[in-house]
Parts: sequence; C-alpha cells; structure tokens
Amino acid sequence: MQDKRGHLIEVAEQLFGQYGFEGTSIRQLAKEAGVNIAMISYYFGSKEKLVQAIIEKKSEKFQNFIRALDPIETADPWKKIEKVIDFYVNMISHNHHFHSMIFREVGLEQRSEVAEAIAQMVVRNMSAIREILEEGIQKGVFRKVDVPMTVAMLVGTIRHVLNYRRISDQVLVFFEPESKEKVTDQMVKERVYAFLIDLFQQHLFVKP
Amino acid sequence: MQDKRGHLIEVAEQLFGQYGFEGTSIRQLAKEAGVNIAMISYYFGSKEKLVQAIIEKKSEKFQNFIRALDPIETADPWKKIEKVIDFYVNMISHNHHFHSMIFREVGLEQRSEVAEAIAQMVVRNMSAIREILEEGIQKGVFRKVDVPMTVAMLVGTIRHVLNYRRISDQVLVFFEPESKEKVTDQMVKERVYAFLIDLFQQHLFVKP
DNA sequence: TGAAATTAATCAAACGATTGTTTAATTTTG
DNA sequence: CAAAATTAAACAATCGTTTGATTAATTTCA
Repeated sequence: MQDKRGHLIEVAEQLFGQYGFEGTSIRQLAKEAGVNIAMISYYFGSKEKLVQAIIEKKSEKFQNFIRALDPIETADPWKKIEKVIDFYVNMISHNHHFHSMIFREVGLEQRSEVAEAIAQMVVRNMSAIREILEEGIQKGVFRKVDVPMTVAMLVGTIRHVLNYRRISDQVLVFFEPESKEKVTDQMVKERVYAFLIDLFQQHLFVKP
Repeated sequence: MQDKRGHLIEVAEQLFGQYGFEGTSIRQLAKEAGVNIAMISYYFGSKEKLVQAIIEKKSEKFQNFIRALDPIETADPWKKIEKVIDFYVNMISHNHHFHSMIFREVGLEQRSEVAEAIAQMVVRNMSAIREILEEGIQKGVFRKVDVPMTVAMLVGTIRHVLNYRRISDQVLVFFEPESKEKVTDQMVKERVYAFLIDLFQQHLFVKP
C-alpha cells in the first residue's frame, strides 16, 4: 500500500470519532490501519500530533468552501444563507466522525494545542456565516437579529441532529403509525435542511 | 467527613465533565475527593458504575421538573414554552459539567449501558417538550412546525452556547468596540434566553 | 448496661494489564 | 550502497481493580 500516512489519518479520524481520542489506543489504530505501531510516532511524532494532522487536513476543506462562497457576490443574502445551510448540513453529515471528535475534544476544559486549534477553526467558520447575516441586515433584507446567537443556533441544531443519532433516530419519527423504516442519513439531512430553511425565513424576514 | 459516597459523586461529576471519563483516573478522582482509591470500587463497584450513579441522581431532578410542569394546565402553550426555555437554559447552565459529560459519552459509538441510559434520559426529556408543542399546534395556537426538529433545535442551541464556552466566549462579543469585559455565565444565559424567546415567537406564531 | 461478636469503612500496597513511546535491528527502495 | 521505511521487542509509566490488614461503628446477647 502507498501513502500510509494518509491512510493512517483516515483511519484515525474514524476511530477517534467513534471511540474518542483517549478511547482509541495506538495499537488498535495500527491494527485497523494495517501498519506497525511504531509508524504513528515515525510519521507524526506522537498520538497528539496525529490529531493536529487530521485537523490541518480538514481545515483546508473548510477554507476552500468559504472562499468559494465569496464569488456569489451578486446573489442576495438569502441565497447565500441557503447555500451555507446546505453546505453545513452536508459537510457535517459527510464528516460526522471528524465533527464528533473535534467537538468532544474542544469541550474538554484543559488547555491544549489541539483544543485551541479546534476552537480557532470553528470560530473562523462561524465568522464566515456571521458576515453573511450582517451583510443582509445592513442591506435591510433581514431583521436585526442577534447574529452570533443565530450562528450558534445553526451549528448547534445541525450538530445535535446529525452527531447524536442515537438520540435523533428515536426522536425523529418520520411516519406516524408503526413505520419501522430505518432512519437513513439522507432522510435526516433532508429533514434538517427543510426545517432550517423554514426556520430562518421566519427568523430573518420582517413580517408583512 | 460524612457521606463520602455523595461527595465522590459530586467530585466525579465535575472531573468527568472537565477532563472526560477516560481522561480522569480514579487516582486523580480519589485525591481530589480526599478519599482512598479503593473507595470507588467499594462504593460503586467500578468506575463505569460510578457514572451510572451520577446519572441516576441527576435523572431524578429532571423528572421532578417535568412533573412540576403539568400543573400549569390552565396556562396557554406559549407560557409553557417560556417556562421550558427558562428551565433548560438554567438547568444546563447550572449543571454544565454533567451535560458536557453525558453528551460526550452518548456521542461515542459503542453500545454500553451508560450510553443507552443517557440516550433514554435525553429522549424522555425531549418528549416532554414535544408534547407541549403538539398541544399548542392541536389547539391552533402554533403553526404546524416540525416538532421533533424544533425540540432538537432548542436543545442543540442551548448546548452549543453553554457547553462550548471556549468557542462561545469568542463569538459572543457583547459590546461593540473594545470591551474586554469578561463574559459571565449570567450574561450568556440571559442572552440565549432572550434569543430563543424571540426565535420561538417568530417560529411558532402565524403571521398576521 | 456492658462485654463480645459482627459488620462496615478505610487504608497502603500490590496485582496484572495496557498505555504511548523508543530502541535497535532488518528490510525495502531509489 | 545509502537513505528511508518497517519491524519486533522492550521501555517506563499509568491504568482500574483487588487484596489483606486494621480501625470504627453497630448489633447481639447475657
């Protein structure tokens, strides 16, 4: 196999997401990835620095999207909001192991380089949404809502629905009677998206 | 000191919340609580069962509130919503170590008695809110919103703001210019409460 | 009541297992 | 052949738990 480093990052992201950072031993990780345990130290220096490598890799993706959002200059603020909601729902759904991991780590009350790096990344992403909202308010399209709270609501809602499926799957009963249909990723994604679009419309637009 | 068992539960709740379940050793816990390390096994059987003891203790408090909410039978659904928002904001703020811990644990993808017990508790609490919303819709007071998603939005928002202060404190800038004022619990609580009241009004009530 | 018997609580020490990391030797690669 | 990659083995440290002894509290019974 080639690119063991990259493969190691992928497997680590999954295992850290599933079982936690401290709940995943490097032996389990090495076994799952099919490499020798010494390779973690060899490639990354330590288990902790492996997490940093994961974050750096993912951080790029986010930045790329945020840059890709700017060209929609002509579009009205609402179109941008739709885009952002769609992006966040898909992003967190598609990388839910990663998001499980970083929010678990950033929630720990101990100063660590990893936790600070995560907080910085999240704040940066939230700021991108904040700017769109502020632009809409300044243009008089949106109500004068509490912008930071609105951003927190967006992220909090998506995360709570997509990252805690053990809970969501029980609460989100889709069809009333006795439907035992398995709750799929696609179903949850579409439902939270539709909900947020409606919610933001009610929230942002002044009543007639 | 008397009631070492109770004290052990309190200290464990705090440490597990701050540093995580796996990130807290029983030696650290015993030292912090001022007891011998053998007392954890002696009182609870194991570290894992100590978590169950914490959950059982807290679970009672929640149930008591939910029962106390029913007598507000005469009150209109909106008054109940206000009560629920107020309760949840204060509850999560006042027990934020506990909530940090349980959502960290329930987010792990491994079948454990603890995780299942947590999920059950959260679902039960969310159902209580769901019933209030459904009652309001049935009475024609509220719009026909997506009830499970609305509940998830409420919990997700409060949790994201109150449990990730490392992020919130950076995003929630209260006074525009250069205010270096420390963000206090009270400030955050009041702000998220005011935001949710406004949001739910826009979300639930039909436009004139 | 008061000595004896029993149970509960507490402790230091040690248990074996597992942790992340390193070493030194070996193999693979360019 | 030299550099990079890979390995098994060992490293010290820490993990959760258990042990056996000792003290404190409670119960039993004459």
